[in-house]
Amino acid sequence: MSARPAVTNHATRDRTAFDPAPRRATGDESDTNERSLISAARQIHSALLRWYDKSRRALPWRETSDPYRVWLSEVMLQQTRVETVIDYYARFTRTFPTVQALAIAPLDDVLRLWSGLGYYSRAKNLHAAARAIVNQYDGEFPTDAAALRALPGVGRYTAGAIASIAFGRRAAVVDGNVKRVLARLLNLQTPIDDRAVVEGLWLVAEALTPARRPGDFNQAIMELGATVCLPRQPACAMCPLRAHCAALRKDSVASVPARVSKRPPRLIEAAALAVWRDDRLLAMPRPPRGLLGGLWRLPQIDGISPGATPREIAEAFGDAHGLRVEAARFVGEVKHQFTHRTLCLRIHAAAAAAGARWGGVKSGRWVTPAEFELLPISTLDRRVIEVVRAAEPERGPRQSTRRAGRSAASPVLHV
DNA sequence: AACCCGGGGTC
DNA sequence: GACCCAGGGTT
Repeated sequence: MSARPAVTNHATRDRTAFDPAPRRATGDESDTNERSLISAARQIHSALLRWYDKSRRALPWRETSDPYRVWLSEVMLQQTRVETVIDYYARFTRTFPTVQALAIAPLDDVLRLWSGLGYYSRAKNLHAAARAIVNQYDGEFPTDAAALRALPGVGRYTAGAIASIAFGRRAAVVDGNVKRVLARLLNLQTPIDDRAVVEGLWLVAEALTPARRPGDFNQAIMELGATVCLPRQPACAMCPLRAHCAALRKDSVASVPARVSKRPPRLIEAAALAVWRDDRLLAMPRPPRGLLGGLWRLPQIDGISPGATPREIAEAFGDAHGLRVEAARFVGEVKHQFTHRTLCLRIHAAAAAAGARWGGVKSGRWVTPAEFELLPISTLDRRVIEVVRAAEPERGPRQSTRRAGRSAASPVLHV
């Protein structure tokens, strides 16, 4: 990646003075390919935009240039597929039609609506950014990428996306789609997760981004990656850029971009206890940071061996939370696959001991299973609650509340 | 620079 | 089961 972008902008200006020409990352062939690609920028623009105008999917956030909605969609789309986002986007825009509405909402309402979407720090950052926009910017989004970048949860990609799509600024985006498309256009042999390579791709993307219709161009190249230049079995015959693709020319599309080997996920074994008090369960908040930070769950028994007996579980719970319970029994096991963790959770149930003092459990709440599912919880805990309910159907009316937490009409909790 | 952070569609 | 998705934050 030693070729200079044909067009400089603020982000790349003066880079020459500091850049030791890191050609090691790509090698001579990609270097040549990069120069020819950038020199073909105008043809690429017209071919790609013509294709996009004809072939683009009708997505809800494409019906507006409201920066609030562009921002909301971009945050939801971080590491998340379009099909998954559509329903969440609809619920959010209905519940919070403006950045002001989002800013005045309690964080728990935002997390509840986010439940199941994953990467919950996105929801917390979204909420914090909404408040910053209302308080510091008088409710008006900043229009340049640098100011947008300063908002929590807005990185280099999202800042470029909002600036170009909502405000027509000439700013580049590099996401997973763009990486793959550019890697193939350049016939890049190096893994695209290499830091130096990613930086080089940003420079290429910035060089390619047109001053005219930058937002459409950015969406077009991402759309191409999502619908044509697929990770496996790309539809090269239909590709509007096939004349510019070095990987296609060299018949190496299948092996580009290069795969990066990943470590296997670590195994976590844990035990949880469903504590019943009449028809209510004890719900506890997770620690604010870390995995599923701040979301609710059953009380967990830390530091206990996976094979612990129900009796040991009950004793350990009493020690940890200062609340005595009657004999516990094993009710089921839930395995949950995170991206980088495999959780095996053994679930037990017990009744709170008669006459036990409740005050020891300070942060907990007593909620019915149905109310539990309306708290901000993860997909994992939705499954856990299902297991607990199935084990004790006599504890209350059996009703399907499987997706209740996602409902915009969720009643307010009083617990 | 390495690591952490969810969930789900797709093959 | 592996892959990977309109990435960002922390250390």
